[in-house]
Amino acid sequence: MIGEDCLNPKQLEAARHVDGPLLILAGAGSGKTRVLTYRIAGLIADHGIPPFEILAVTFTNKAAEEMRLRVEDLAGQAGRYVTVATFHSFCVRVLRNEAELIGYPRSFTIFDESDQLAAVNRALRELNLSKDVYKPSAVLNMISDAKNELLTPAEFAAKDAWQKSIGGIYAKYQQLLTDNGSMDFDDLIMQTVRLFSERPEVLAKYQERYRYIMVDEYQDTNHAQYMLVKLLADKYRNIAVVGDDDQSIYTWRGADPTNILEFEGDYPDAKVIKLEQNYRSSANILEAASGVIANNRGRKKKTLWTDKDKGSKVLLYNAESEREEASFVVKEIERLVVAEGRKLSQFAVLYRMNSQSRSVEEVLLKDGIPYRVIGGLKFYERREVKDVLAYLRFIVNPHDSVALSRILNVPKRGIGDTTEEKVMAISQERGCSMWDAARQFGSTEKNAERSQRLVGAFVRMADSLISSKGSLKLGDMIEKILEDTGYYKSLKEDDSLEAEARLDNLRELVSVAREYEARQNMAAKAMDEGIESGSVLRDGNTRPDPKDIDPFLEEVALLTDLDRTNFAEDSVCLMTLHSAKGLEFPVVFMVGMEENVFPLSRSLYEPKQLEEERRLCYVGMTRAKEKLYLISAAYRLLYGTPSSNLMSRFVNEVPKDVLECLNPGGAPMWRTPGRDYASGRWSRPENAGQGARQGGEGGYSEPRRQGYPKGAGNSQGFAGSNGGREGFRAGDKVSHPVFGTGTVVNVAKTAGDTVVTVAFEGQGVKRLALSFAPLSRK
DNA sequence: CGCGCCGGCCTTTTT
DNA sequence: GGCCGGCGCG
Ligand SMILES: Nc1ncnc2c1ncn2[C@@H]1O[C@H](COP(=O)(O)OP(=O)(O)OP(=O)(O)O)[C@@H](O)[C@H]1O
Repeated sequence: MIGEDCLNPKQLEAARHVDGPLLILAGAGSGKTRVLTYRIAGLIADHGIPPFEILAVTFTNKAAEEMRLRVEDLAGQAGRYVTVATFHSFCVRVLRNEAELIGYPRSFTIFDESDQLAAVNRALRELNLSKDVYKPSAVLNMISDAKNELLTPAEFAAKDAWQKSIGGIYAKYQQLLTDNGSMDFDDLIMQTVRLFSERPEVLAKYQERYRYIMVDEYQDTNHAQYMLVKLLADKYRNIAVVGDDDQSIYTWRGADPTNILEFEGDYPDAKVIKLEQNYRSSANILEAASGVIANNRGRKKKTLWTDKDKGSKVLLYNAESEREEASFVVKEIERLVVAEGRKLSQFAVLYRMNSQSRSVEEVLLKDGIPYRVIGGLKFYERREVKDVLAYLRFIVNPHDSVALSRILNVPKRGIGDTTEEKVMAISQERGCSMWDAARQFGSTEKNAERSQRLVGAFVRMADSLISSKGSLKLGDMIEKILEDTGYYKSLKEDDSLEAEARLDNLRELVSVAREYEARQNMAAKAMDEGIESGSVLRDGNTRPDPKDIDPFLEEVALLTDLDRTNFAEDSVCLMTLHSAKGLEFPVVFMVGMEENVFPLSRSLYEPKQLEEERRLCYVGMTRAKEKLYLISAAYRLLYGTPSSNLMSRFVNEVPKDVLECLNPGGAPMWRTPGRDYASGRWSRPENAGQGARQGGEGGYSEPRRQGYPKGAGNSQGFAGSNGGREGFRAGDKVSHPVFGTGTVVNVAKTAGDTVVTVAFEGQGVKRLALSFAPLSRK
């Protein structure tokens, strides 16, 4: 039997469960994903279930790929025929076959965030609404929330007055998308649910096809995804979900952990299995993480134990600045490589925000250590790359008006806003696409001669691009675009450093296209030999061709940085805590362990959000197998302004006996005695005593570095507390004649002043300019 | 009518 | 540190 020697009795019990609903609710590192993998293999090898009847949904494409490979290892070739996908890639697969039934072309395009923003902006313009009142990104979030809740514009508008106006934008936005033959990310799920709800015969087909359904990371599913699973599993009820409510870190995008908590309510006959042994982390790390998460209220308490050694304690380092924080991390990596013979791929640096990668990157670069940054400004989001992708999309579907309006004047060809507006007006008047409107532009009177000429030239150029579709391999097509549109020329004429970087990126894009051609060729060959391609995204119906453009665009839309990362490469990994979910590393550095950074300032006063931050901390800590470092900086640039913050409350929640401070008294914040967080208590008696050294400027163990602001000693609040108006620091109790008493949460120096952020009791958080505000220390 | 420059504004996490 | 809007010039 599969798994007998590799699973503990509980895990085995779960893996051997065949028919009926199954819930595995268990803590980090307890082998949930492993059980799912073994279960799939067992269903195939031990129970003779046809692999193509199995659907496994994972959180990332990378996880899907890994799971499929593991299943192949365990169950052999048959493993290839299991469908392992993310919700999004699974839905794309379904919709590529069925979209026409719900009024979309099967070749619908997938909007990314910038396309979405463009569409919202256009909707606002057409409705004559102001961007200042309706902030496009906020509107987009609300539309996304609505879609995750499966609410149509009409349903959404039915709520209240404010929603009514947003509902109008949502309706317009949706109209633009459908007219364009496009879906956004949320549509992929919502439209699939709609398809299954409106077309019972289609649903039945997929229910028959996928009789065994498994969902990993179920705590982070949203309502739409929940409904999708519910519909698919409704007939055979062979639904297995695994997850951990303590690792729910995506509620901000609609994920709802009650999906997992109420699974037993949905399926009263569900078999429920709890896994309690952690196989990943050393005992000290596990105890530290458990100590932190224990501070959340209303969670399902879980036991988690390990038979591993205690290992090293969780190591805390208090840097003075962001720069020193980065130097410490890199020095420590270098030290461990030598002292313990570790490889670079064993290290991960985790942070709350993508912007935090910069400082670490700079030092890694300086020391010549190979590294990879996952996430952040992605290659495919760079302007020049997006421009080329828009050309490709336009070539695939000239009636994609969002793509057209992006490329109409790129590179600059004298077709400005006014002319674009005119083209758009024609398309609205005649109810045609912008491409049709552009073609007719010449025959429309009243247009200036100049713009007629320019639009005419564009149309001819675009026509020639379209006509070479199908005869050029993707890489050649991109080269042609860059030549014919004058994109290359315009960049080569500009000899700035930036243009040089753009050219590099475009060359990179061409080589990515060449790799794609090679993959298409291989997949075609495999298909001829009757072998499933094994790719997460392929539908297995059409013969892949290096000249195809759509599959490339789909890859770009659905694959994230993480999915493209080759973890076998020997380099240090830098990523956000969110991206690290589900991964594991022997050595983990968590940087930016400060209030206002982690937990992030905007979640400090919102208990729900604060708990999500804490779960994120739990996720981060439990990624570490052997060594975990928590690092903070007493001073850093935050959103461009210098700030000094208190030590993260999460550090103080780590049980003291498993925490070791590497530089006791190393940075001022550590020695802040008796200060409390807005919500309450913290005191570290063993450190309070060191406060004695804090008053004097000379107390620093190291001389100030360049990155340090002049005069920081006073204005930043590092100097002694003499009760004066200068030197407020985070944590200070202050009073204000109007707002009453409060606690300083942040001190930031701006151009000519110091801005103090204070949480006033019962008054909320205020930002005050120190030079004006009559603040006094309490 | 188009384009480039400057100054002010906001700044989370991602399939 | 990046994006958008306003303004002035060609
Ligand atoms: N029975 C076992 N014997 C040996 N190793 C195991 C066993 N079960 C799990 N592991 C190992 O423990 C680690 C964590 O497993 P897995 O990723 O499946 O846990 P998880 O519960 O999905 O974790 P998380 O929720 O934190 O992402 C993996 O390295 C896995 O190989």
